[in-house]
Amino acid sequence: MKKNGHVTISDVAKKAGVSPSTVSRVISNNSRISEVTTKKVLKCMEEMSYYPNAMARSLARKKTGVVGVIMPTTSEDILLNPFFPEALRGIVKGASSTEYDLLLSTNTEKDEELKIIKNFIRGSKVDGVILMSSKVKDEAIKYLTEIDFPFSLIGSPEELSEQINHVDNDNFMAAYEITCYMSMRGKKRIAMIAGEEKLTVTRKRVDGYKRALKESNLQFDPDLLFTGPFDEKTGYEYGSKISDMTQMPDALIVSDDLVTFGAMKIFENSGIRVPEDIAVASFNNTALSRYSNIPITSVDINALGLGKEAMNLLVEAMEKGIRGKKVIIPYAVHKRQSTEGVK
Amino acid sequence: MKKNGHVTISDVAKKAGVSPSTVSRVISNNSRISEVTTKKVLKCMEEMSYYPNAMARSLARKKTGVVGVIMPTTSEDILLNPFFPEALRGIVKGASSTEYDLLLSTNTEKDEELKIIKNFIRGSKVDGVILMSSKVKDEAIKYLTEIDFPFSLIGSPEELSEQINHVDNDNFMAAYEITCYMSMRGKKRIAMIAGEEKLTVTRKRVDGYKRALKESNLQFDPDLLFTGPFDEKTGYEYGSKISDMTQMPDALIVSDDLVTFGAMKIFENSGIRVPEDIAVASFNNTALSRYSNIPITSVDINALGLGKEAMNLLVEAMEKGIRGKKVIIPYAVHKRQSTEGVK
DNA sequence: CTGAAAGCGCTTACAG
DNA sequence: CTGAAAGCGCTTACAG
Repeated sequence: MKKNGHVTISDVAKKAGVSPSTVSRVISNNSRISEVTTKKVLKCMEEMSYYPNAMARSLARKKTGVVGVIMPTTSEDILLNPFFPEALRGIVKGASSTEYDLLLSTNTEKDEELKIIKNFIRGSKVDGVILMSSKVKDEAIKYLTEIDFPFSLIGSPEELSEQINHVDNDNFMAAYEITCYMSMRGKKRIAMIAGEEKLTVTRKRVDGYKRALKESNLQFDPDLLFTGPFDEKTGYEYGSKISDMTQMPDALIVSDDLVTFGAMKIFENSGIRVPEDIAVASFNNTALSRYSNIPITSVDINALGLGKEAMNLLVEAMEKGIRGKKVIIPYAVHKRQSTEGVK
Repeated sequence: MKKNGHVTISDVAKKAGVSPSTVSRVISNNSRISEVTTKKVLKCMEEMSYYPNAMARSLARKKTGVVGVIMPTTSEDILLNPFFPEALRGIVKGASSTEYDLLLSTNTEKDEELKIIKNFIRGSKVDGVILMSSKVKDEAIKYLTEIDFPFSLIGSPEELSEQINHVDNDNFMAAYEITCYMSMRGKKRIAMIAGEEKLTVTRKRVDGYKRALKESNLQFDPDLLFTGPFDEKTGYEYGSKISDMTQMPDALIVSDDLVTFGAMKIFENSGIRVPEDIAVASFNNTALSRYSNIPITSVDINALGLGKEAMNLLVEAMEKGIRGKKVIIPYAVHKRQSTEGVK
């Protein structure tokens, strides 16, 4: 035990009367050490309450045992959306059954995601990375793929998907299904407020929506498609726009509960009835959708499952070199009052 | 550039025609290195796109540059409560203006918090720790205080508070204020659903509640005080209990919005009107409280501010050795329909 | 202002 | 089955 408090491997070795190499081998029990020696060393470790130094081990092994979790660029603010905490919860859950620790990205708005990722990787801070969202033309995805660094993605990559471990819902089908549902209930002018255009999930849902319209023999009307960030303001803005239309849509599909709320508040204030005047369906199935004044039909995307699987996929990437594996997490439509209106 | 990809400090040194020591000094620019040498080295680093290895640096410096964030024991599940994501967001925000990275605890239910903390500390993985909640008889707090390891706490410690950096709301006053408000509106039988008994925040709020009752000349009735975890079920359970009382309370103060919702749902089903039959006030001011069928009076505790300040306090603990500093984050009462009933 | 050397606490071929 | 030695990539007294 040197002057500083920490017990080191050679302190243990000395006490046990063996070499540090032997102690090291006992710790990682990956080599043929005699049982008697093992016991002796273990006993000494116990007695001296020895604990291996993670930094030293990382340095020697060239493995950190740490996974970097990259939250979206607007990082902190995005935690407002319940999707991210829930997905993070899934990642934590996934990680808890492994030996990996989780290093969180702390990017402010100014810093780009990519800078953080490079810092994590080039500073040898992590063995792998989880990207919690995928953008169109995603620089981070491109970089990680190029240097072939182990990572996994929540969402679907726009390209190179055969090289990228990713987990996603079938967002095309979800939007398709919900649009068909509206159409089957006799809706003729079905509007959509999708997410930000730069997110791949937005693309998929818009595609599913369009396909369903087509198959329902409904004309796609660009004036009925809106895009914007997942916050209340988006809902207010487009809610107002919709309220003011001379010929209002009779159905609305919204990509997020919070946005939906914003829109429905506007409707309420304008005397527009849900679902009678306009049927509304949403995504994410948060507490908000259940507890709303008028409970909202919402698609549960199982963010927890997405996060958990993202961690699994990353482990497979790091430890088995697996690339390009795709996992689909089932969604579930929860039908509620907001779509139970006139046929 | 050795066989493996990484450029090291001696690669740079060689190229620049100086010693590794010099390069090291340039990196941490804390020593008197001539300007010309500095420039030369910097140029080489740039050209070789050198990046210092965090593990090696940590090992040599005996500082990791990492902060451990300890989420409550039931870790993942607790993320359901919007308080934790919001506080985490604050921590992230606080950390983003520092050089520190954030290591997340990944304790499953079986592992105890303390085990994780010991792992972080004894494995030399972190320089400091943030505890996101404080329990009565908190083992983690005791341990950290005993070994005098830098940490900060969200909430208030039960004891030793003069040695512990912590940030909290004035929960006594918040509960006191809201109880007085009920009393001033003529309520005579004011009930409370507090959090889990083991949380210090529960104690404080109960104390404030009792004090307000006393000052209002209202008798404290143990049958009107309930405790339990912050989830819907708690709300259902006690909501039912309250509904079934022969002499129902005319006011209810609940420690969390989600719990409040549960209770109000029961009231609705039982034909009990809020606020006419029972006035309801809550804590946390989440989207739920604003969007509720009957908008709910709720105390905003500024979880973001709590998290941010916790990070600041930790930095002061780590870098300046400050202990026992306490910061109070103001709360704000948002009055809404759920308390605007009969006088 | 700069370098040689020792050290941070592990791991891992290599040799026996 | 076990040890001596070199090495992981930095930092930092010490000496000049």
